[in-house]
Formats: sequence, structure tokens, C-alpha cells
Amino acid sequence: MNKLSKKTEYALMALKLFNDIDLESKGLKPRSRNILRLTVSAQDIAEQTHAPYDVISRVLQVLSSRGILKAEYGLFGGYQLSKNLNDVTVHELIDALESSTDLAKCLSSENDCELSSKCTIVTPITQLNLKVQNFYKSITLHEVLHV
Amino acid sequence: MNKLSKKTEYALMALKLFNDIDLESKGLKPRSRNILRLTVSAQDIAEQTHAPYDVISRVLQVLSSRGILKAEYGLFGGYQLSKNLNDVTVHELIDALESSTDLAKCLSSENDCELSSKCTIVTPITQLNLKVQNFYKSITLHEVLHV
DNA sequence: CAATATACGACAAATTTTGACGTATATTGA
DNA sequence: TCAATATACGTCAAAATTTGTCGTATATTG
Repeated sequence: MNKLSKKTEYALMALKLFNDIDLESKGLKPRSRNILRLTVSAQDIAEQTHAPYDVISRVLQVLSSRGILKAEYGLFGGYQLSKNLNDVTVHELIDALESSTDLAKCLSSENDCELSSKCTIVTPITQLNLKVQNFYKSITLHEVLHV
Repeated sequence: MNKLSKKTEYALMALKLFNDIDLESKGLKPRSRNILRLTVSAQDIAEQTHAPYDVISRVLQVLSSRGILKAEYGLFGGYQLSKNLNDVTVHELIDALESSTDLAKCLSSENDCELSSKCTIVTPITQLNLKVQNFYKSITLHEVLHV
């Protein structure tokens, strides 16, 4: 535990890919930019990241539902960045793809831990949780991917 | 994922307990301190934390092997704090009880990910990992438990 | 309307965590 | 010395979670 899931890793790979494409396109002359197709299909992404199609496809759907990517149906459809990665934090990514952003299960609303009332560490864990979340909110994906 | 394991939670509960005992004992007059028994058995801790004996017993053994607790065999034996919690970081706790402190499986030495050479996000994940670890190293258990 | 692509429900496989049992070792006190 | 108590630790079963697969519905393009 205390690890990122494969899904989040795949997301990072995909986002790095989109980001690289974005950077390339910025080096082009204005006219060429319109010709360049910026959307990439889930299948292409699966190939380039070596991730299983079904899984990364889900990941892309989630990123799309969160407004980080933009999806297009049909032939020549696919995904493209819809946000500047400077404006997306690691916390947002975790929130999108991990089961929850909380550091412990007992902190989630549907907590079934019958001890919660007599638990001695609710407050400590809540405070630590807050610190961790603020930490992840302070790191942008741009920071993470531009190294 | 991205959560603390039950083991780590149990450890926090136990350490809070030890810490509270420590605080109480400091309120006593010097003479009484010698009379007060500061070691607590795994069984007592299991009862007070409502954790399964076998599990918390293992946790205590680990904390003991890391020098955070001190163990005593035999009748009236048990565990007691052997370090000031100001000197123990959250990172140390995670290192002791989680499978690893790394943010991703691909970072561990016995990594079986066959992509590692062509993986596009090794560097980003390594850097993020470093940040997270430094963050956890900056928080002491004293900070966490005294809220 | 055929080809291509996203969207999503359901479920099987794999992995990891959690907890239980049995046994060995060490210490204390009668 | 021996019985009681407590830590130490190997092994393994149960439970939970993650990861990956299949099938099908919906949307867009030419």
C-alpha cells in the first residue's frame, strides 16, 4: 500500500505523451499547426505506453470526465489535452483515479469501522491526512512531467 | 491504494498509547515514577486498541526491531517506548510497516517491469517519489500524535 | 451504412493485505 | 526446577482490492 495504482501510472504516461505532442506542435509555424492532428486514439496511446488497451481506455475516459482531456468520437477521433498541466495538481489526478484521496479508509464517508467513536487516532490521522492532501495539491503535473 | 495499511494504523494507535502513558508518568513525582510500570504487553495493547492480537503483536515486533520500542520477555514483560517520538518520522513508520516507502512498484530494486528501459515516466516518477519521501521525512510522530 | 472511436456494465484473474494457528525462545517467581 | 507469561517468527487461509478482459451501446466520419 501507500503506492500509486497502475491506473495512475498509465495516466501519467498518457499525459506525458499528450504533453510532448503539445510541445512539438508549439514549435511549428502557425499554418502547420492547423494541419497537425492533436487528437490521439486510445489504441495509439495503448501502443505507445505499452498499457493494456481496455485499462488505459478507462483511464482516458476518467481523465476526460474530469475535464483534463477532451474526447472526440468517430473516425480520426480520440483524445487531446483540454487543460494546461500547470493547472492540474497531483491531488486531482489521485482524486480521479485512486479509490479515494484519503490516507486511511476510516476517513471516508462510507466508513464501516465500528470503532470510530472510541478510536484514539481519528484526530491525528485526520490532521496528517490534511497535510498530505495539501502537499499533493501543491504539486502540478507540469512540475512532475517536466524533469 | 495510496492509503496507509491497517498495520500502520495499528502502529499509530499503539504509539499514541505509549506516548500517553509516557506523558502521565511525567506528571508524577520522581519517586512514584520508579514504581509505575511502563511496559505494556501486546495483549493489553490489543485490548485497548481493539486490534487483533496476532496482527498488532507483529506490528509491535517490527517497531521493536526498528528501535522505536523496547521489548522485554517474561512475566511483567512487554513493550515500552525507546525513542522520543520527536525523533521518529512518518517516513520511518512507513518504512517499517508498509511493503516499501516507494510511490510506485517500478521504483523498487526487484522490479519486474519489462518496460523500465523504454518507460517514459521513470524520471518523473522518481522525482515525485523523492518529493513525497522528503515530505514524510519532515513530519515527526510527535507532530502527528499531539493534536 | 460501414468503419472507427469513445462509453460503460459486468465479471474473471491476479495480487496484496489481513488475520489465525502453531511453535520456539526468553524471563520471572514460587 | 518448573509452571506461567510474554515475545519472536514461520506458514497459510480468508478477505479485499486491483488489474485486466469481454461484450455491447452510442457517436462521428466519409
